[in-house]
Amino acid sequence: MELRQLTYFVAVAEEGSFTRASERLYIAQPAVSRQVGHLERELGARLFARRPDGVRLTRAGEALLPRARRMLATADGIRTAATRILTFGSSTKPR
Amino acid sequence: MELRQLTYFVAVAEEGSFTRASERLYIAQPAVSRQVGHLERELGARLFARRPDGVRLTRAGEALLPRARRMLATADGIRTAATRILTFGSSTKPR
DNA sequence: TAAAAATACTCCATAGGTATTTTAT
DNA sequence: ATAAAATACCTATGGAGTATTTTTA
Repeated sequence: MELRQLTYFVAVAEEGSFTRASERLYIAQPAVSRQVGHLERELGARLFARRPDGVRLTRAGEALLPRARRMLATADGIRTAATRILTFGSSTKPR
Repeated sequence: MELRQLTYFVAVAEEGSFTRASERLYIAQPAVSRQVGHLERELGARLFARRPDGVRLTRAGEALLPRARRMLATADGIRTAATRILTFGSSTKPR
């Protein structure tokens, strides 16, 4: 499982479409298909039901969505915290 | 930021040593150094103070540690949830 | 100066792009 | 039939290993 895959998964869930998600992410559609496919393979569950005009979440996908959002939010929190510590003048800096 | 980097970071923090963390992770020491270095670069903060006999967390590192653990725990929760849904007989399966 | 971390270099795995085929209604 | 997703193929980015150098108290 990788943050990249969760990012793509959430985008597809929100757009209801691999193609529209790929446009929003500024990457090609097959890359989105592959990463979501890898995630489905790893979790052992299909996350989307493919339809001729887009996709819909499966039960497993519905279960994943809030957790994926929480992880991405925590990642953002980490970035914010790092910035805040620097802003307030920690003496530890990268080279 | 990647889950791999957070995994390595937590291992180094817990071992107090890149070398011991690399042994626990079953990967080479330079790989751990590089990934933690990439994370430090991305966050813009040094996470460890390097010493002749190992490392110690910086303030930024101390701030990151619980958040990193939370993210890794959420990742585990996702895997568990996926398994549970399958176990209870969802009809959506990967091909 | 001695143990530990960082760097140099190489190889390989895999992410992404383009072109095309397959799928589902 | 048709729009969307999946697959095939190629290229390139970057992750890991080994050997070596650099760092820090």
